[in-house]
Amino acid sequence: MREGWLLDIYPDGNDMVLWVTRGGSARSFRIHYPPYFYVSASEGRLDALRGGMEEEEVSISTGYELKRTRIRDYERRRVLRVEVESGRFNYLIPRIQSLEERGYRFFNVDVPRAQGFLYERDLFPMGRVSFSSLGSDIESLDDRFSTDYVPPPLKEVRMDVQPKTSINAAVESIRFEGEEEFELDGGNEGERILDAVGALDELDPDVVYLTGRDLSQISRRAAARGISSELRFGRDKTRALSRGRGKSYFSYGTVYYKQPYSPFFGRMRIDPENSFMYEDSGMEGLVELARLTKIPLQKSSTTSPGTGISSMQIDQAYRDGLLIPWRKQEPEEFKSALQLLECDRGGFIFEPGKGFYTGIGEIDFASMYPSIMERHNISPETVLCDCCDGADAPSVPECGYHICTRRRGLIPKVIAPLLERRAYYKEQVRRGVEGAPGYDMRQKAIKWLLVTCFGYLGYKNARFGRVEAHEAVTAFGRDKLFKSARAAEEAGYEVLHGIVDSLWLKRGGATEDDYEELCERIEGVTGLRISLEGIYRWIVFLPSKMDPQVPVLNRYFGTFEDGEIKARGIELRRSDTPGIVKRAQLEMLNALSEARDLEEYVERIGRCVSIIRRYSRWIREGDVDVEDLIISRRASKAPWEYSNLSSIAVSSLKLHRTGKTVKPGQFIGYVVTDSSSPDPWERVEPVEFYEEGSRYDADKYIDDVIRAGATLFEGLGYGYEFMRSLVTDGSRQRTLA
DNA sequence: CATTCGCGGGG
DNA sequence: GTGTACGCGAATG
Repeated sequence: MREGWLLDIYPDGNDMVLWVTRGGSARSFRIHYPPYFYVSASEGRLDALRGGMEEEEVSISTGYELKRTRIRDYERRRVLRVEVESGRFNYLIPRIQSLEERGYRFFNVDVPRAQGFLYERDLFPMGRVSFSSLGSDIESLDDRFSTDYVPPPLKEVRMDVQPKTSINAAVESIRFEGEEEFELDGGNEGERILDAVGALDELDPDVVYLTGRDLSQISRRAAARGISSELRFGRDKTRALSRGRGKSYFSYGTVYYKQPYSPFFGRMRIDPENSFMYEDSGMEGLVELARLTKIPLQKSSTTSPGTGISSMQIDQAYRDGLLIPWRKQEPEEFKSALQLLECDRGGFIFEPGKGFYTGIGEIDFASMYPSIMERHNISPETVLCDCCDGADAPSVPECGYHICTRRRGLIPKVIAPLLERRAYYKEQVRRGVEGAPGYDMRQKAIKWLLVTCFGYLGYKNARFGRVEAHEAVTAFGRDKLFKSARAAEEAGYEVLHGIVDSLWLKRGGATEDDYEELCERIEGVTGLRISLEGIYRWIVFLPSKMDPQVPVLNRYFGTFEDGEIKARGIELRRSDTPGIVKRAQLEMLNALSEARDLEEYVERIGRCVSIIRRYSRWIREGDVDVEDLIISRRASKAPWEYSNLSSIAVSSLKLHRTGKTVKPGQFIGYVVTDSSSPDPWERVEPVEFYEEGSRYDADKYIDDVIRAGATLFEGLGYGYEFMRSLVTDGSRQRTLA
């Protein structure tokens, strides 16, 4: 075997271990690649450092290279590359950190080693490679930016552990599903676990689907049986399962929980329930992501898209001979994307009055912010560059910053192929071309890379962030939205509202063709792609609490001409709304979708009342699935840190009491058992303990359904109380019952 | 009533 | 990459 797909790569001592698969059969080889970093300092001090390192034998080798050390500086300078014995790397970190105070600057210290290897060797995970029999030279047979690549034929297996009562419960059976299905339930617990290791060896899959929860259970039980070191689920028999703890971290005002990363060395373990990318865009999306970002698939399946775009930027820096500073140099004020979004709200004012409209068209810019960065060459080093003169370089609207005309920025270099690629995939899907289902998953994966790249420009600790670049993007955005609105008005449209990358317009009798024509005009004016999202039969913008006369943009719903429903911010979009409530609200929206005007809309309140009554009956009579009653929320604190005995606090405390650890950021599902009980402990039950057929608070769920119905008539003079009175109207209810 | 808590949004 | 939007609705005490 001399060819295959690069499946997995990880450091081991001073080597990198590479696994190449042909689908169910893989082989590995090692390439010498010790950890290294770069140092810059004045000439004399660099020589002194080199001498010192060699004398103390902390380095394997040192050598001078010419590299760029600052993104805004294009001159290559002499820097020292230091290769270190892997065992001494961690010991060295605090020592070199102290040297920073004495004028030394360190680079590429915290670049993940596997990725660094791939950047340098021009290889990428999931790419086709050839190698010599000894494995000493490996070569890419693939183009990272090709769109018609052959994805690796991966052999897959699903593993499932029973029982799931507790993460500490003894493993009674492990089920395998792949080419064949079988269950390991004989022998004692330790034997069952070791049989699972043996079964993987025999099946030899490339991909193992196994949830983090099940893996933790196996890991804990193996520890209890003293066989942790025998948990070698990977192809690499020298590496046992690592036992990490999950981590909670804070981001954008929310606590997130990150599962411990426990890779299967030489295979890929995918957690189908805790991989955002897998859930959103499947294995096709993950393969696309790993190829583009160079983060080994197993790892990128657990990380955020932001890590992916960051990796692509570092890869570009390697290409440009630019070193990666250890820590970001210039800390600056951080403004979140959403904060800016808030500022933009003042851009256009809604006409006051009722929130019900008919004949409204919505047009949206495609990937607006990334397109602006690409088109206007916005990057940390191009905005207010040192090489161009402010007078003749193009300038940013409002703030007047000039942008470099001599050099293409690092960020646009990364974004351009992504935009082009996504547009190509979307076009293929639209035309129904063969391979299109996979193309749709691929374009979705790219979408997330594009969405995050703007946020990173304004994030003060991002490696390639700069607040002025961030400002430039939003300034261009406002300018383009404003110009679009003007173009729309010139074409006879009334601009109802505009926000960031969307405009809601009205012109009596305007057809799809009219809107397409307008979009073309706007593309001409702004240079960006814009398209018709759809023409609404009707749309309702819910009133703001601050000023009930003014509708708000983050809570609205409506029906397009083709009957498709679009809703934002209402119950059915919330992840903590129980399924039964979501279904009822969606059914009501469908009933309303046929309405042609306000009168017809209001008339249909009767149908909504019937729907609510039907759901009430189901709920009251116990004709519902437990699944549909579960409320799922993210715990922001440890169980004992809550100040109120709220539903989430009680649920996490109940779990905690029985030894199920609940980390901040983890999702907790619970059923409301008796919301009005004076004893908070009686009010809710976590799903883990909730038994089929036990009681739930029917009144509470019915109330939620009524509320969800009332939302659809909010601002039209019918509130919750009114809806409730219609539903509970005695005589009619008796007729129904 | 004040306070606490979790969610949204990009396709 | 540990970044602490901000407005809202619902629940607690």
